Amino acid sequence: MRICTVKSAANNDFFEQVYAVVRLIPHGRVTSYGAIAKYLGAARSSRMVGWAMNASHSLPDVPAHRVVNRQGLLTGKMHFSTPFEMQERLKQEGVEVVNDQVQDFEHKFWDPQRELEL
DNA sequence: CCTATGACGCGTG
DNA sequence: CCACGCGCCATAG
Repeated sequence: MRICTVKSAANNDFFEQVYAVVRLIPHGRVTSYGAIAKYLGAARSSRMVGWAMNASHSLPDVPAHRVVNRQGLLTGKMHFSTPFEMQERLKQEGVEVVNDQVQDFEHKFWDPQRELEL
């Protein structure tokens, strides 16, 4: 049965794929919108990934806080219940965040293309 | 139908 | 380092 009442079925599928990848992000790791888009074969549709995150509010098993932009900046923190939730949740997982910037980003970064498809 | 906007990314100057 | 522009595509007005 359909959980979402989305007009476009194809779009619904895209969202599902995004969520599937996000759910696979390991505890204490982060990835970027672009990396997810690229992994799904839509490298230039990173904006849609962000849109999918926006729609993932009601999905508790989708760790949207582990998705940041390519620089490791918490650009989406404003969309959480509080601007600090994203940073706090990352902090709890051992991801240091200073001034919206994920510290040691290169090391924390989790690339689905590289980590999954081996 | 058309324009503006965006939790993005990449190229240029 | 900063400012802009463009591509991408769904949504809102």
